[in-house]
Amino acid sequence: MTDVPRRQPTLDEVAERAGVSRSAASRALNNAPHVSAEKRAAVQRAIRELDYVPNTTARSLATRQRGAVALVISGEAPSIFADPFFAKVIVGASAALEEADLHLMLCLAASDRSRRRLAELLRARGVDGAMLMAVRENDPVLQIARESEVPVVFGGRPPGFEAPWYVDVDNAGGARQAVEHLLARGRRRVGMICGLPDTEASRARHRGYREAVILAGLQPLPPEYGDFTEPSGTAALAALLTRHPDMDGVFAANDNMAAGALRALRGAGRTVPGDVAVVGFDDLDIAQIAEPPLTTVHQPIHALGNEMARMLVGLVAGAEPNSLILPTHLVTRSST
Amino acid sequence: MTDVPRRQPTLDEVAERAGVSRSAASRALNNAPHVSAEKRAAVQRAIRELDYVPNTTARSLATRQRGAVALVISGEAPSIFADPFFAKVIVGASAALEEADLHLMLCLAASDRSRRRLAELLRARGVDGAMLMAVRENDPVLQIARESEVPVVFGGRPPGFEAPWYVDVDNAGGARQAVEHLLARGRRRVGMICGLPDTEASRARHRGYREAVILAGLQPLPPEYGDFTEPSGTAALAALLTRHPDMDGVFAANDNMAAGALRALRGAGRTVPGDVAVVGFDDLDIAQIAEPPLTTVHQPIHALGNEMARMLVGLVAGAEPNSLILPTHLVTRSST
DNA sequence: GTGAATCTTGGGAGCGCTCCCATTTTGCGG
DNA sequence: CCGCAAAATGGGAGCGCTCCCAAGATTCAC
Repeated sequence: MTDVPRRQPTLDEVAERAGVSRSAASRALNNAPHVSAEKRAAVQRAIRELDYVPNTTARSLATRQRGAVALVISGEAPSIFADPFFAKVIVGASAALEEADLHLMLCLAASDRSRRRLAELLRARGVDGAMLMAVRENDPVLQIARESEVPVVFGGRPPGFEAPWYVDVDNAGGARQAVEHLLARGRRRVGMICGLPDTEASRARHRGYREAVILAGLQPLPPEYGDFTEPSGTAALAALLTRHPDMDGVFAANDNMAAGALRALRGAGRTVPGDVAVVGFDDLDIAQIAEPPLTTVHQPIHALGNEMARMLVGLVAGAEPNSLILPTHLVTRSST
Repeated sequence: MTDVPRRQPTLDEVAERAGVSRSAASRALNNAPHVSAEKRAAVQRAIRELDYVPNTTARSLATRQRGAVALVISGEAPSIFADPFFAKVIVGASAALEEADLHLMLCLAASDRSRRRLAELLRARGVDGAMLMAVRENDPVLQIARESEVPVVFGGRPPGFEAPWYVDVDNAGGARQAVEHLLARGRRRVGMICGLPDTEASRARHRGYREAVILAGLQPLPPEYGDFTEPSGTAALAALLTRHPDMDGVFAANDNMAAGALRALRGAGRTVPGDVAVVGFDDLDIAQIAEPPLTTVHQPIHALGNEMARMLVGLVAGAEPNSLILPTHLVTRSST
């Protein structure tokens, strides 16, 4: 490994061995037209014999295409990225990129330095396009996206910015379903645990909650805020319970916090779903593992990543795709 | 975005505007010696005025350096990659790469097709080096690693292959500590739940278990095997308990399975740690969230990623680093 | 058999940058 | 004021590929 720097064969060498011109070899390589069957075969044999692999860098320089796109995750990576959410997005995106023969550059844009590198990556055409995830209000990466000459697809709409292309999940609709389900189960005092308020997902879920409650002719309770972690859910539920001791239902903006809420309810001696019914959001593993297993809003995370990548692939190829909002649906388990 | 394809300025244009030769401009750009202070300043001004960003592809072609490395995750991505483990490795690696100004290419090598693409990426020098994670015995990516002319660092030693450079975690030592801890707590019939047997981590943890038990003059119990998931831990513990109803301690090869074991014990009416003490491995979030919180072996995952990346950066720069085994340590919580 | 239309073919000019090298300029001790 | 070493300078040859284009080879209808 790494020793013998015996140069890789070049296309000229392939051409020479096959007894054709470099142009013909290139055409055969990319199986373009205007090459006779014999020459094509000769080139293919030479390629095999020399174990030739085209140099992508040279190709990129000539074609002005990089063969790679970036997946950018904004915000404090250590905390945010630990969420299995992103792993699933990546898997979904990878699948679509693989089909288009594009590589995936992963960029964690948390520090100023990493953001500067990202900006250069885009400006220097180090990638053919980018997918942006977890962009928050007034996020500095928005500026980079705005100035990008390379197409950019957003995963989730960033608050306060009209993204030209995005794939989102029906957060409001899912939240509304969740709360309607709670109400249908006869709950009348339903509280909410929100996530970080500078994300659109968080806001949309709160909006869905309010709509459902108001449509039922009830009064929304002021929400408690967490940071999407389990302990913050525990704390939020405790606060909620202090304010509204008669609360009989809770909708949490994600499963982690819902699990935290479950813990707090157990600590407070309330039964679930007997005294208080709980619904989460995400449908991650933790929802099934929790005690009791959580009713939650399933969101198609894999599809989110997949569709973002497809959209970007289309954009790179010059298409004009439409933004997408993917449906969510409720998964009923024993917490309600 | 993507419209106005107004070409980025080139170095020639910068040179012309600054009234110097392209060579001088290049030297100034890379602040190399042999440029007078005035010309250097003139070039810098021209760069600023034209908003010039060097084309990395052209630079790569000339220097034969890509400015990027690959992080390869072998195996069935959907299942494996969902583990927050990899997210932490990535964060750790990213930090080190950012310092070295290298980009991260993420490759999920699950399918034949993705493996072929990976092989080409390395052969075509699409990256300057690679980090390989989750390589199993007889894993097809091993072949790719062997043939790579670009340096490769392994994360964890692949079984049955003498990796020239790797960063690993002291799996055997950690397991041994875990079991010694159980024995020190007075447990005498300690069982083990192993992970997938074709990973070295899994084997090493089992080895550590056996050593500790034998050193204490006791008899190791035949292990049960899971697949690192929570449900498989539940099943494994049930099987273990059937075979050894008097079992008073369990060591699970990871936290997920330990959490599953906890569930099974609860179902069987055994108290933890009263009747059976449980130790996990990983120290992921789930260890703290579990009921009761799990005693577990902490492994420095962030450091693992970080050290892999540092090692690769060194290798790319021509250094001859030494492989590394990072220490693990026991974190005691209420499950023991 | 002939001219037009269509294919093939290879030469050559890039893509934008780095770096070697021959040439010119500068600095400085004697 | 001269000679020589050291620094500065710009020309030019790549890096390995794509693609335009002019020239030559084929085909085919009439």
